[in-house]
Amino acid sequence: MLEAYYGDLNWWPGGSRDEILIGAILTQNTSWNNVEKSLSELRKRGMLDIRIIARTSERILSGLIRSSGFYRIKASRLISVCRSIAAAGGFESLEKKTTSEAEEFLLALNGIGEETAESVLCYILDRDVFVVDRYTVRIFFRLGMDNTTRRDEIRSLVEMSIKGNDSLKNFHATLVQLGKEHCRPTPYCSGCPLSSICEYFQRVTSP
DNA sequence: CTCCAGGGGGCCA
DNA sequence: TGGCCCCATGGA
Repeated sequence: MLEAYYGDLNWWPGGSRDEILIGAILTQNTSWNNVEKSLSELRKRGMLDIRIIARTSERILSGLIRSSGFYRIKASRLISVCRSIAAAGGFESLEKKTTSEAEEFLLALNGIGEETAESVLCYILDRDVFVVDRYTVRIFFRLGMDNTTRRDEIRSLVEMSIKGNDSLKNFHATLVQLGKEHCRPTPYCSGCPLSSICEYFQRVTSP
């Protein structure tokens, strides 16, 4: 049982909601290790705050998040996203929206695509939303899923099968951990325990 | 040296 | 819609 093996992976531990949003944008196509360096720079300046980022210049911000890569475009998008969310009344306001309404709002922002929107819904607003990332798609395809399956189909499949925000968070964290350890893009790894995901998935999905 | 990371957007057919 | 290209640092 994967959950017993990996335990509670505690995704985005102890961070404020603002920090989760900033991290979610910085980690786009970027290793978390590089993101942490940027978060440290922002933290020691008291800038892990969307209302402060909203008032920061692109020049200053891009210098602080340099380690995350794509720093110019990310600085620009981060400021724009923080301004929009702050202007809309912050996460307190988003909390009052339905999940679909919140998602629609997020997707309209430049810098928030499907996965980042899902991360915000799941990890900031605690909605029952599954985050479909690169590892998830790679793992499901390697398990034999038809490789033309769209990401939103994968998402609804999981959401229909796994109920509850905590379970969805943990399943996502488990997939990422497995993907990092055993599911590199190019080589097929031997001794890969991916098949145990099937057992896990069937356990959770069985009525 | 090469490969790739917890994507997203613009452009084009 | 679907594919391609760009963004860029840092670790393995």
